Amino acid sequence: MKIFDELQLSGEEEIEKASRSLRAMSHPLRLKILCTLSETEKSVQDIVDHVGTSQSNISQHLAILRDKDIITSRKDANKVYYRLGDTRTVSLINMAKNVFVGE
Amino acid sequence: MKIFDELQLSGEEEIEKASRSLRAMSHPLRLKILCTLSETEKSVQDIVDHVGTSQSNISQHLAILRDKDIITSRKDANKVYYRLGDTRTVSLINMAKNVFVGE
DNA sequence: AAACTTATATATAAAAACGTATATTGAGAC
DNA sequence: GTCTCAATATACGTTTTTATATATAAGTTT
Repeated sequence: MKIFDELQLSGEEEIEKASRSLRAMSHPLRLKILCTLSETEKSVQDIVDHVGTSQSNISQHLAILRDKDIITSRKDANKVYYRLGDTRTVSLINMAKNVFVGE
Repeated sequence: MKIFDELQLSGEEEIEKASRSLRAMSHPLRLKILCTLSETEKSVQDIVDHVGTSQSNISQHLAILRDKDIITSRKDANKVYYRLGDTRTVSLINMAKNVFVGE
C-alpha cells in the first residue's frame, strides 16, 4: 500500500543517514549522554559528572554526536552547553525510551 | 514529573540493552535487512537478492541480529526464513522509519 | 553422488574506543 | 597586558572491536 511505501527506508542515502545516526546513538556512553540531555541542556562538566568517565573521553563522544548534528552547543563564558539538536533527535531519544523502558 | 521519570532510560542494564540493540541495527546492511524483513519474512537467498552482498556476509549479519534476538528464523526444507523478532523490534524499525523518512 | 542452501571458521583489514598528553579559549588577578 | 586557572577540545598512540573475504562445513533435495 501507499502509506507503507512512503514509510519505507529505501534509498541508499536514507539508509546511510539513518544508520549513521543510529550508530552514533548506540554507544553506551553516548546514549547516556543523550538521555541526560533530554532533561535539559548541560555543560560538559555536568555531563562528565552525570555519566562518569574522563573529561577527554566525554569530549570525544560529544564531538562524534556534534559531527552528526545529533547535538548542538552554545558557548557561555568558558563553558560549553550541549543540548539535543533538533526534533528528529528528540524523536529518536523518545523512541528509544519508549521501546526499551520496562522490558 | 512522574511520567517523564518513568520514561527515563536510567539503569545501567537498560542502557546496555538499548545500546546493544541500537548498535545491531546501526549497520547499513543490517538496517537494510531489517527494512526488508518489515514487509514479510524472507529466505536468506531472498535477502541476499534484496540487499546485495555475498551470501556469507549476509549470513554473518543475520547471525548478529539473531544473537541479539532482533530477528528469529524458521527452517522449511532446506531454506531458512527470517522475520523480525518481536513487537519491540517492529516498533524500533517503524520508529526509525518515521524518524528518518522524509528529511 | 551432485547440486543447493545456509552457516561457520579463520585471517586480514578497517574502524572505533580510550588514555595520555597538549592545545585552546576565556576570566580574573595583578 | 600577561600570568594563571578553569573548562573544553584535539592529537596521537595503543588496544579492542567490527567488517569482510575466502574457504569450507553441514544439512537437504533431487
